[in-house]
Amino acid sequence: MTDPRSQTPDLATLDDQLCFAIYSANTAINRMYRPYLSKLGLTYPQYIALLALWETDDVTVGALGKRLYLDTNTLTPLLKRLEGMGHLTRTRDPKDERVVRIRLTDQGRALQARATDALACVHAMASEADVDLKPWIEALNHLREQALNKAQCAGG
Amino acid sequence: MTDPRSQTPDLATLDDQLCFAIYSANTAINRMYRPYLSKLGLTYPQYIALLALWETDDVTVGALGKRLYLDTNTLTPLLKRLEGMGHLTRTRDPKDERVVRIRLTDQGRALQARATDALACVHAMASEADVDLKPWIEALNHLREQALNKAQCAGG
DNA sequence: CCCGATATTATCGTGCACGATTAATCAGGA
DNA sequence: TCCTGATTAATCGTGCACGATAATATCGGG
Repeated sequence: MTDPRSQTPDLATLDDQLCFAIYSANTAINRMYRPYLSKLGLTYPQYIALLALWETDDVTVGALGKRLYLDTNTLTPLLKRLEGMGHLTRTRDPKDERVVRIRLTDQGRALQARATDALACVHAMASEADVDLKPWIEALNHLREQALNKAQCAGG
Repeated sequence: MTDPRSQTPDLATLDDQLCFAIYSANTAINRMYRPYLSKLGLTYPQYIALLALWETDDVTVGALGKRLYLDTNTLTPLLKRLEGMGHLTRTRDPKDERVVRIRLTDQGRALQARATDALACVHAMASEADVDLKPWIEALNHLREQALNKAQCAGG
């Protein structure tokens, strides 16, 4: 900070910014998925929540939130909507009435097979661009951990 | 599609998904910026809009939307809030009354100097992880274009 | 058993993202 | 002039993200 030459550039353009690159890539991916998901009556976050549930069923709201990096103020209404569509059930655990367990219904499990179009689209995009997605995904997951770490340091 | 062995894997875990990697990395970056931006009274999308305006001032709502990949239904209320804070002005173009021109105020321009903390945090994260951000950003920008292209094909 | 501390989920208000619609203006031709 | 179509921005409703708060349940110490 004392050496002016070590400062970040004053004229950082939008395209040089990591934040905008990720922000706009995320909304673009969202838009790519949208037409496929709307056929299933799902939103993008609902689909992502279902991805987690297809992988591990019968979890608490808190555990699902840890998996998705979301708090209950976001998850509870989302899960209520999925419950309203009949894709899952929300039941208090009789052993500990504080806890709500999320369980997929048969209908919710069956959705996984109907969501292959969306997956195929991503893979088509990757193959068109001749890109191997795996290292990207690993790198992004690593970036997420770095950012969450920084977020905890700075903000609490 | 006719060859079952070429199908996408049935058991795609959350961590293998590009969509979740980008989605969660984006929210993590958002959370990393949040404490710095809240000191300036800004939200993350407001900051990104200002990044564009610091780069190119005196633009129409439509042009700004193209730059940020956002429509007026998102931008108009956001810009009204920035106007309410005194960071910019929204005035109808007398030559063409359909157009609204966005111009930074001196106060809005001065914000750029106060936002260096946020920039420094990103650079600190990158250097801690010993990562050169530039190729990442270029790759993400390329991915965005690919996804937007796919989105246009599929959804209209 | 009671009480305070902790844990878990739910609720509320604000702002963003977006599909759909509306309103106002402009341009060009009959 | 008037009419039609195109352009630009604004408005409305739904759902997500999140800070702050509340409500309920559990646990442990006296």
